[in-house]
Amino acid sequence: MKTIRVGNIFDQNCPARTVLDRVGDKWSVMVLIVLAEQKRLRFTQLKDHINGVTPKVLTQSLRAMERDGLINRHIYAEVPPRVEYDLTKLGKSLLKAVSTLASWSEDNVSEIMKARAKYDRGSAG
Amino acid sequence: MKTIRVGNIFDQNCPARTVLDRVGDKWSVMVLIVLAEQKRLRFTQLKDHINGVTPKVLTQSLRAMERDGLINRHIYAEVPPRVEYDLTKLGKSLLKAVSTLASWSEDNVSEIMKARAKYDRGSAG
DNA sequence: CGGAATCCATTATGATACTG
DNA sequence: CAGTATCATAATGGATTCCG
Repeated sequence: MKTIRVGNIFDQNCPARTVLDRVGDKWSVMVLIVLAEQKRLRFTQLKDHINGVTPKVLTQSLRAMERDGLINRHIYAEVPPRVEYDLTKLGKSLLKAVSTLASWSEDNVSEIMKARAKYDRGSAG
Repeated sequence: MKTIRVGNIFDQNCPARTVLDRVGDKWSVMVLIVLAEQKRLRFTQLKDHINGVTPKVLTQSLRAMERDGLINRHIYAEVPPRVEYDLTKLGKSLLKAVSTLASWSEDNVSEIMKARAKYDRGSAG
């Protein structure tokens, strides 16, 4: 536990795994971003902002994120029903951490692409 | 493009997606960590360090990582054959970025768990 | 030894339709 | 409107076996 602070990722209930899994989920990250930009959205608005997501899958991500305390779900007992989502402090904090990684990506994507081209040249072409 | 630097993650060939997908892969992150600690390992050593991975899946991760320029694959034309892996500069750099996220996880996991307990109490119990 | 090939189980993802 | 239920399919994950 001295070199890098990554710890026991091999353990099933490792903290890092929890987060890495969520970050690896395409839709969750999109929800994070959209909510950061739009502050507060209803289910359908969210769905419209996130191109191509189906209600089922969106619901799954939303539920998981709510469970982890990343977003709030505000229910209004009206008819037709209204439900709004927004980020919690924790959610905003996570987005910041993720955007660090996104920055790394942008800084290094050209090198990655270069490596891929080289690899593919060697294997196939 | 002003608030947070995340960009066009909705685009299929978005840089961030590339990296996020890789980071979301359990085994790749483990390979990153193990190689950071052990510097250079043979295929079987790697497999032994990473508990529970099968050769097929390990090979897949290794190939993908090699293709992205994250690891080097050194082949020795001996018999029995010997192949060794180590991190490239890019791979080390990525691990650093990932460990930032891991730190975030450790800092916030208790809050996440608290949120989960609360959520589960409300839903089921 | 380092994988490639094969096969199977499980899960993830999605389209579609329906309901409180 | 905000989901849930159902069904179909695809993509992984993994066990196992075999080969250069």
